Amino acid sequence: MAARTIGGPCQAWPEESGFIREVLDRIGDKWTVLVISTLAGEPMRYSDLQASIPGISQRMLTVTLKALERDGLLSRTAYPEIPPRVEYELTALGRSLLDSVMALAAWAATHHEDVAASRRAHERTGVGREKTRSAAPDTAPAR
Amino acid sequence: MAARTIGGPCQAWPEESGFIREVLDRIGDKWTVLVISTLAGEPMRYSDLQASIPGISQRMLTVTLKALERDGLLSRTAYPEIPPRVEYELTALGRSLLDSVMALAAWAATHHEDVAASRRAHERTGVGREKTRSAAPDTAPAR
DNA sequence: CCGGATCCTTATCGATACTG
DNA sequence: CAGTATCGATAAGGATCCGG
Repeated sequence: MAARTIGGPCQAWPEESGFIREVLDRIGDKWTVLVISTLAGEPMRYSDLQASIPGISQRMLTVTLKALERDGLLSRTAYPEIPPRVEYELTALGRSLLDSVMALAAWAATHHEDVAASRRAHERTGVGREKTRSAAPDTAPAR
Repeated sequence: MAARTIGGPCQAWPEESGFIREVLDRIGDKWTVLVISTLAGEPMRYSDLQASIPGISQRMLTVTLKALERDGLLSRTAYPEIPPRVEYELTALGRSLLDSVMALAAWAATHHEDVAASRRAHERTGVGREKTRSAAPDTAPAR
């Protein structure tokens, strides 16, 4: 343990950390949150999903969908008609997750410019410098 | 609550989706959130960080720290002493992100049992069906 | 004590082809 | 229309050596 002489050794949460990793392993991939957010409004068919998510392949859509279904985040309903029709819909659990994910999205919407500014500052100063280097609020759009 | 818009034919939020991916690309990796949460309490030295995060390698710690510093989520302060001392500390931006991340952790803590239950149910009902694993006799790792 | 640079292993993703 | 199966490219992650 680190327990240095400063402040209180109230570091780490042995339990929460594990949960963070757990949920991040679920939604941390490239498509999961996109599928969930696309499905937020109303049930959708496989084809609609693929059309609504530019760039996703059948394989990735199928894999993501099955994983989400397995975890109870969405429900899959197949109608034995011709042509076959399958609809995917978020469950209550899935919607609750979406809610938390939206919090992250809100953070990004609020702070992404700060992040971009810091990144530009580091590019200019040569990254390796120590702190005490408060970069000017460069709002330049370029890049 | 999740995004309402229920009943509306219009799908998703074209903008939020992009922000979600943006933040997920930052923290979606294996170690970023662990570093952030470990650093939540007080500033820590490189060695302390490594000791507090079981399983992380020097390389991954260095890479993660530099990325976080570049994005302005933490500050790095080097003291020119002997032996050298370097301390890492979350910035206000980093703490605000941690707050959102904690929301996700809270979701996981609340619902991880539901997820586990769904997963077991699917194993029983045969959703996963047969793995068809034995179908490939020679699947040699030709690589 | 801090952490950069290199090499290697392995999970993940994308494209294509095929089936019900 | 709704998937499934296989292959190859890529890069994240891990181990280790080396320098400051």
